[in-house]
Amino acid sequence: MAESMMGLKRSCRCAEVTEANIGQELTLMGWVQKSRNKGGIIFTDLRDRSGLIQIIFEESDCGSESFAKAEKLRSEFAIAVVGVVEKRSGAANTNLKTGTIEVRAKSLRILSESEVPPFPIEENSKTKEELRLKYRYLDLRRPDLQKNFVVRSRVATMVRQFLADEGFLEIETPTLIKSTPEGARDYLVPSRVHPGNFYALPQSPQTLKQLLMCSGFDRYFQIARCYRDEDLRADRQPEFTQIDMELSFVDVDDVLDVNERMLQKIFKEINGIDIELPIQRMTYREAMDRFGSDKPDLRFGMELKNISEVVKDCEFVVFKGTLENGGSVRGINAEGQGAMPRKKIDALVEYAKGFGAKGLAYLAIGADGTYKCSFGKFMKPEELDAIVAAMDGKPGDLLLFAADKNKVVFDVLGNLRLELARQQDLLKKDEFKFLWVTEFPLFEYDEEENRYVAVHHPFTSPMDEDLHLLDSDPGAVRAKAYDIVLNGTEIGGGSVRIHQADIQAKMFEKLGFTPESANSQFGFLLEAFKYGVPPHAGLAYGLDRVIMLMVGADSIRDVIAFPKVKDASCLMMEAPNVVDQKQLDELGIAIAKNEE
RNA sequence: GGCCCGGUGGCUCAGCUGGUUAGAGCGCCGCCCUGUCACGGCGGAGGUCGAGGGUUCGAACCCCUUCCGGGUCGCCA
Repeated sequence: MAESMMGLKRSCRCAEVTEANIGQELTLMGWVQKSRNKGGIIFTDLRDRSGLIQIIFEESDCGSESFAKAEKLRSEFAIAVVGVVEKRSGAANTNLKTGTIEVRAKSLRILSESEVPPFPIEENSKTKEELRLKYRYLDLRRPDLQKNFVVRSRVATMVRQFLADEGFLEIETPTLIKSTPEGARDYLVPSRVHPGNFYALPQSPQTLKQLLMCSGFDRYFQIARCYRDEDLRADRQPEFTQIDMELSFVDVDDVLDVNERMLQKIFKEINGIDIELPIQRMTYREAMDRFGSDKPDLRFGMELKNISEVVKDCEFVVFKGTLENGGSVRGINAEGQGAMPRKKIDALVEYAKGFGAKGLAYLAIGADGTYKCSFGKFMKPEELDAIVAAMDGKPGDLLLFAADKNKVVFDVLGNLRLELARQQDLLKKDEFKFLWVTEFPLFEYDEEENRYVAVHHPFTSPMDEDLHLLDSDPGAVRAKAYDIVLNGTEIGGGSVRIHQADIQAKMFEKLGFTPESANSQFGFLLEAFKYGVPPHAGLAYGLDRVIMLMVGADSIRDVIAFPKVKDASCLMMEAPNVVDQKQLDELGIAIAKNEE
């Protein structure tokens, strides 16, 4: 039976009560975490988002009616208690913020009873995520998840304040926009008024914020929801949130400067860490060469070494053949792993094959300096010594080598490096290593489509130094694009945009657009560019990922209130679902029958 | 779409080489208990072993199909 809260007003949250309140009569409301009935005395832990406080019921204080109700309290009942704060006469509970005090109840109202919850509402839940997501509103009662959303809210507030102080305007852009088939798949929304026509939900407000620059707002930001109809991952949801910004009359350094100051402020406030400015910068080329990744994790070393020169004259066909075909031979030194059992090394080889390696060569240096080597019989002893020297190998080290096209070698060793770090527990969640990666390639060649595609997007400006290569060697052109990387995760990225019509036209041409197709997709932008475009640049963060790293979560699901599961459905509301035939008819949509 | 891991009372798990009555802890229900806070004591209920099919004298266990969840590769301008 649910009682009214008429006449009651909550004084404060549970864990906001302190010893300063001793002697005061307070009204508290919240959920029963746990009730311990000792017979003539009942202890109830009352919970809200601030924490817990112990309520004590004795019939002599609260009367027989309230005491009878207190005897019936069960977990997750929503209740209201009027009582007096007092110092505990029993032992204090050092695990609680309110552990030295308690509230002696004068009256109790059961505002709402609760069925036994399907899983315990407690910190560090061991319950399957599947079940927690079905009852997400209960899962969200758990303190560890609530903490994440407190952080998320604080960050959003700080971002708004910081950017406002820096002269940015917060401007909203539409979420029913035009579909552009480049890049990720769009979520489509049918138009009732225009049967057969569709809006798309934005993958990002990219073109719109560029138009805002054309309008003269000069510094814009938005905490924007974005949508991509692609497969999910631990750090990818179909809808996610960007901190999106764009600035006019700026170049690369201006964007990086304001952003690293923002990061410094936020991480100081939330995590108490001091980011030293400027944040380290590394070109894409260097990142690939040293770490085999465009988002290197700098919390540990184990850098890649190119030994192509060292092995170029050897007789080992795998190395030799690779070099003759224009590939490279590179390795990493897993220091101190020389005694790794064969089985574990084999597992690493399998892991490497998952990234396209045909195999993985290794050389283990025993404690006594002897070699155990998968390709030893193809090499002269002095050649092995030269390899070990090039890798800085010491007794007890394990050297791992990949020989292939550069793309594969980087992919394999970059991932192997991370896998080894995980195995050796080198990735500390409370260590934060930031890095700007700059000078990304402008294009990459898409083998399937047989054409160049934009690495970032078609509005990214080439570097001035490389403009002359646009025709002769598009693959070598570097872009004024930059990513901000934290602990091996890309948390944001952006670029200086093209503001010159002729370069934009050239860009579309290189991407295989005809003037007509460019016009039909981006005509509104190209048209705008006829009327005085300011040079502009911007950046967008994946807010979910930033928060995930800040709070040490393993998935962005832990920082999104109602996330979706792997097949993009919502287990709680059971979306997506079948809709009425009437709705389909209004939209002029027929569902194709699935064969078989 | 590929590969890997998982699904057993409400929750978390165990269950051997297939063997007859599927267990444990927590939770839940009832009774008792005036200083508990991982409360305690006594008693009790609760299972289509994700689903379907097959092999077998016999299946939680083996095989096939399928559903659900997670990880990852592809994909994610």
